[in-house]
Amino acid sequence: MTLKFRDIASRESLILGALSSRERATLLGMSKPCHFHSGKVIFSKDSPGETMMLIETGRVEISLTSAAGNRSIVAHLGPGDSVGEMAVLLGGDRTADAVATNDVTGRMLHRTVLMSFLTQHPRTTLGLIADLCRKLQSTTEALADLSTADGGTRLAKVLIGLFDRWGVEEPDGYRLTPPVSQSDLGDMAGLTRETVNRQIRAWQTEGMLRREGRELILIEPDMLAERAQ
Amino acid sequence: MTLKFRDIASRESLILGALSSRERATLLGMSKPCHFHSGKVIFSKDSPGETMMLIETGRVEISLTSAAGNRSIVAHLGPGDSVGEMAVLLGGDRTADAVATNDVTGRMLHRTVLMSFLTQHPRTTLGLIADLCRKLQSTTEALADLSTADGGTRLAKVLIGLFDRWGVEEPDGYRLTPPVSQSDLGDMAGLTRETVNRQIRAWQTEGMLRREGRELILIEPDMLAERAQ
DNA sequence: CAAAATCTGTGACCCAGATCACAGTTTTTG
DNA sequence: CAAAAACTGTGATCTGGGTCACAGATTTTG
Repeated sequence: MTLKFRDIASRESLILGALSSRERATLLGMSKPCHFHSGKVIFSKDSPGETMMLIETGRVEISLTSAAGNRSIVAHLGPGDSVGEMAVLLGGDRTADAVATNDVTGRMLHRTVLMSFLTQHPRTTLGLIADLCRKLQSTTEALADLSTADGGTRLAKVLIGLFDRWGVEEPDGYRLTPPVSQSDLGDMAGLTRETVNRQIRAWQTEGMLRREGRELILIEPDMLAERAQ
Repeated sequence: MTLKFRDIASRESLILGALSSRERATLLGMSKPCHFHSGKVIFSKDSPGETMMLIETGRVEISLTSAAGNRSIVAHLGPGDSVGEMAVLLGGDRTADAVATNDVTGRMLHRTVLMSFLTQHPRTTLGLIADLCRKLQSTTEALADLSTADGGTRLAKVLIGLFDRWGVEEPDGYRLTPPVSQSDLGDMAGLTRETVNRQIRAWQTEGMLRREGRELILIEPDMLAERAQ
């Protein structure tokens, strides 16, 4: 959590970041509790969406699947992040698929509630706009990068994001838990499972990271940051 | 302009799209005229930015250059589009480079003016948020695509965007004018100039498009849309 | 209007990473 | 707890597109 590349990775939560803790409490008071079992689809792309969720526990995977059936994982969200705010802010359909990879609990917020809250808090709204801009910029930069960077670099960037968000400090490094499968890593970095496998074992023999069962332990964060440029 | 893939391509202008014509007039009244000669740098990344420009005539190229010196063209903006709104909305530095590829005239708007306008028009602000979300979504989708789609598909998408925005209807097709060099096309699609060249001539012999000097004339829009999936 | 700069055209070669094809391991589940 | 399902490991091959290296064509500019 206190990984030094905190500043490199971009924040995922748009809504909550712009709120003061008082405002947050107000909003939460207008929400309803909800939960999803592991593996459940929270919503799928193009379905109508009137609500967003604030995650309290668990993990949610956001993904897009191309017409050709190629899946791409856009984000792994967790406690403190919000899911589905896009469709709510847009007033349209869901723009991606969301699946609970763990058991998830959170608070559900209805579109009308959020929108009236925003119209009453112009200052907060400007903060939200700034967050959206930041996110848009980092995505645009990623897009520019992606065409340039090679696979290893892309995978390194993905790992930085994951460790930054999910890494648990331990005596000998940072543990990524629960584990992320190599094919999921591939879907995040735009690589095949096989390539991910080879790259990770290469890094393992270089001593950058270690594995315990399916979990990765990052031993040399600096080396990883270096590898991502 | 009335190309059928209008709906595929995403709009570039964030600010103006959300305004009613009355509001637009109000904002324009608070702006100052400005102009840039062809080739002039309008602003460059990481410089402080307090103003944005509404383009009236001419063309502005927005680009990012990676540390490795790899340029990527993010957008070609023209009349009706706005330049530099990101830094203004963020209250921070410029997030990309902007260069006038033609002589450009427009109206300059100061940060303070825009911000106070927005706080006074919450409804418009929500529209702006929706626009930002749409843009964010299309960028995210492009990012997901990039790893999947092959070069030809990516170039096809770039061409769709260009013809949609700049194509001029003619008896035998749509003309892209002024011309865009093959290396620029490469910088937009994440390909080398050579690959762009080969792909374009392949399409030419297929009869999808034709060239006159450096200008492209799109003969079969459907074929191009098809090629982009 | 000639020289310089910037584009386009094309072949030869190379390589990162995809695909394919199995084998072994770990986890899930009935 | 055994069978099924889901991961990981690894070699053999294939290939899209990058890199290099020129040659010719157009545009710009002094």
